[in-house]
Amino acid sequence: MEQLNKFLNYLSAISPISEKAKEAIKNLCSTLHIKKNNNLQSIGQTCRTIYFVVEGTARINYFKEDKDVTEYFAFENDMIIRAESLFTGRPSHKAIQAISDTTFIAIPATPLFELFEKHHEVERLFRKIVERSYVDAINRLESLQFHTAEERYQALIKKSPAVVREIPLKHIASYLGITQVSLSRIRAAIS
Amino acid sequence: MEQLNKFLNYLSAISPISEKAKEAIKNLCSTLHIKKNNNLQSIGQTCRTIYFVVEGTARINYFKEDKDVTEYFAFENDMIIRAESLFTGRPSHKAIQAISDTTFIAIPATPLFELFEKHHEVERLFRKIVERSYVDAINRLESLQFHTAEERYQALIKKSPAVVREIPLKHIASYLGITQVSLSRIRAAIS
DNA sequence: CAATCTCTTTTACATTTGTTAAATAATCAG
DNA sequence: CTGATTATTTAACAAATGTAAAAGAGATTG
Repeated sequence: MEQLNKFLNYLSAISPISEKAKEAIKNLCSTLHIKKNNNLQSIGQTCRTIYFVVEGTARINYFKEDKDVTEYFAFENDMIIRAESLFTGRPSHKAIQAISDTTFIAIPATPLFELFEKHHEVERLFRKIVERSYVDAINRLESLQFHTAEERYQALIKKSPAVVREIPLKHIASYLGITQVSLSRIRAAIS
Repeated sequence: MEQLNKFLNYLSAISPISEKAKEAIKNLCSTLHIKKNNNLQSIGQTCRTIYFVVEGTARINYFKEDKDVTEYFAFENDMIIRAESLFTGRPSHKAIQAISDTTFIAIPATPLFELFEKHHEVERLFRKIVERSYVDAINRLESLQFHTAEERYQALIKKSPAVVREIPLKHIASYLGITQVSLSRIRAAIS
């Protein structure tokens, strides 16, 4: 329960929520442990759950012509959702996978969205979280659109050194939109 | 006023809003006409306004080492905001520019966000709009991350044929993350 | 309608990144 | 500890994209 309280404090720092609302959210939360390299959610499922990483590291990935592509990394406190499924109701062609042994908090979407009716401030909190995710996505778009692979790698090291320390390079390469061979070359050129 | 009503109907189709809320939003709306190639918002300003295109075409652009990069196209009913500024309060290094003579509806953010207090359903509407934008951004990320330039161009033609008909190729090229020369080559190869 | 812009394509060459395969290096399970 | 697996780097060559410059098309204006 310690973890859950810490998580709720983290949320209310984004946008304040009443004690009642906190309790209501708490009642929806469950905790999940997923072992390294196992899937929390599989390709083909429709996403109806909102996850947060409590401890560990996770990613969203999909397959493009047999190649495993990482779309997103999540660390402590990061939300991890397959938005293109959750917000459209369509099945997702992406998976959520634990990179290391990882603990997630899961909040089922339907009762959470129902909470929005009773607790306006929960909807606000969630809106702000989506706004943040949107800003992150836009910043990544900018980096993929017109930065070179080397610039993107340097930016990633700067923004999240943990990524480079803890995550296999093959995942980092596809996250950057390049092959692992290319990333190796870049790393060799830098140092 | 005809345009304004049409716009509000469009909004309430996304998420229903009461007549009262509609009136309140209406009172915040103003209409702006921007001539082709002129800026609605300039680089360096902090974005405190939410715009929608009523008629015409617009884009968000920025400069990367003197090169004009298009980040986003907006057509009729599309929202156009510089989210990385509006949602963070930081100045934007991006501009909003009319591609053709364009009519915008402008809603100042501060009073709109205040409306959220009184009219829960307006916050919900806005949340859903942000969710849609987020999904769009994720889909574009996927396309930039691991599709070839040709695939991206074909997808764009399929998704918005209007883009290719109405927008200068130099803008389309940078939107796709390639040079105009490259886009010309791809077009030549296809036909 | 001629002159001037602007937009688009083409060419030639440079650079980056991809592909495939092999060689190391690091990690893991028995 | 050791063989097996997984991760990372390197090499050689192919393909895609960038750069710079010029030519051709189309639009605009006096």
